Amino acid sequence: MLTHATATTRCTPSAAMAPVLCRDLHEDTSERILELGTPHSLSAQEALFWEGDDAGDIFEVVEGLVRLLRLLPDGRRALVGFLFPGDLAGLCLNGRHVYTAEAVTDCRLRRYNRRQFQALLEQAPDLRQRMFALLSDELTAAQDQMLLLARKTADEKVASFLLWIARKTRGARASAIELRMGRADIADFLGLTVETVSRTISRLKRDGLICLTGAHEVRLLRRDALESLAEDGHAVAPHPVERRNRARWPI
Amino acid sequence: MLTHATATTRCTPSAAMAPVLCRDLHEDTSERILELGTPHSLSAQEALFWEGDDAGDIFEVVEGLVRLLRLLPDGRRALVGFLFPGDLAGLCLNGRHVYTAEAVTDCRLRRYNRRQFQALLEQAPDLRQRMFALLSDELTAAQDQMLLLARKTADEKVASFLLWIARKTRGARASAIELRMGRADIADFLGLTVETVSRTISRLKRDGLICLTGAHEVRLLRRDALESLAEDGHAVAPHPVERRNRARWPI
DNA sequence: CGATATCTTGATAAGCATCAATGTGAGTGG
DNA sequence: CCACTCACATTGATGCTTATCAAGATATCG
Repeated sequence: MLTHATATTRCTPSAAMAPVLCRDLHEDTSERILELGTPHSLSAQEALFWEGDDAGDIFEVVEGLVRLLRLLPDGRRALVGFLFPGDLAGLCLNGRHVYTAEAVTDCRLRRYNRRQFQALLEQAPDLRQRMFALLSDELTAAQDQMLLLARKTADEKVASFLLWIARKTRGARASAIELRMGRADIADFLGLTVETVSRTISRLKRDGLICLTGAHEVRLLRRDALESLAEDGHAVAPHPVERRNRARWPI
Repeated sequence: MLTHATATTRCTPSAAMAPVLCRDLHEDTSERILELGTPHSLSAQEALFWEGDDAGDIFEVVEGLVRLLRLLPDGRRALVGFLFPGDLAGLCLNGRHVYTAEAVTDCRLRRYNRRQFQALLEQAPDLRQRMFALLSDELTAAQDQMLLLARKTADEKVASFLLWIARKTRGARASAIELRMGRADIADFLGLTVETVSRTISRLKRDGLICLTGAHEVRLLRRDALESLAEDGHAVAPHPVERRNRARWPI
């Protein structure tokens, strides 16, 4: 992944250790990013920042897993995202963090000063494009999640989640995944309760779609069945024809 | 940050007729946006583009209401957003539209050529900042919606929706709103069925929180009660203290 | 003013939440 | 090294919220 070395890639040899953020950027841009970033670490369950805080620095996850969450006043919780290595936290531009970021596992991060980062953004068109693309991808992911939360059943939610984790952490074709988050995080991410997540996983196991080796290691035995449950068109062909038919006014 | 009408605002008097997109931008930037845009109109229920289409032009809603929706293969539908005047559609940067855009009512739009728009984006730092802020706001809205879909009850969803519409279309303190979309759109936006939306509105009416003058005109009689139902902290004080207490590891 | 879509209301059922125990694994200290 | 403990995961029994199916009321448009 880190090593899609194409002709256009101009990272230095030492870039193997560089933040993923630099990947495929011009050499001078990535050098300046390197200068800007400082290491930061976070132990499991620790918070990086809280919803409502003044937006401070920007963080890149280097290793570990971070959860982004929002709360209702009475304590109900929703995870609005997970950050894997290479993802950024704290990009908000309106002055205040809109979600809380907490470490799920012990994490290594890189910290960037917001002002410096934004200055660099003004000067580096390639970084700018990268950031636009990143925000755009996040928005797409958010919409996927809205569709899931609004319209999928518990089975479909869990199947989608397992496939999503596989895609994010291993390749698209991986069949063994590690769930670094607990059932409560999965539940709050999918809009379910812990019990329903557990029951659903058990059912998928009973039906032979997956098997568990420990509560946090899942083997995807029947991808086809999981994908037809998830049925969000991510793994399947990108819905081709009969598009004109989808118009709503019925005739 | 960039939206407070300060001394730096340099819109021409004629800017009153200019697309909202130009608001508060430098004179030359807004002039160039004006040159770029061409009028476009759409009648109710017509589609602007479909999910999966190659991304073509970018549209700004001038008047009317547009819905953004995603579908599951079996036809289940989720609205991932509404576009009000001033909002943009089709900003995706990955080459393909990720949602379908349809006119709810008759609409007037402005159409921008994507290539030209992106070129202008490279040249106009103020427009660039505006676009970053816009994407950032959309992401925040998406997260609000995820919290709503994942964790709110039907009552809370509908109350949140009514207040949101009031905020978007009138001022924050307005007490009469017009619902230009049908119950089906509201249902698909809130992850409910038409029947549940209807019943919930009826209940709010019976309880004296709102009253209806026609199915599409709502009067908010008891904002306080609606807000405490919605309880997302949008209308209330921006959750101040006791933030350190929200840390999870229980000691 | 009639035809048709949309909205409302009612009866019933399903899916998921809730409450309550039991099982399991990781970390701790004897 | 093993028992102990605590958090976490699983399973079970039950009930509530919301979906579904089915009429009926109202609005909208030609």
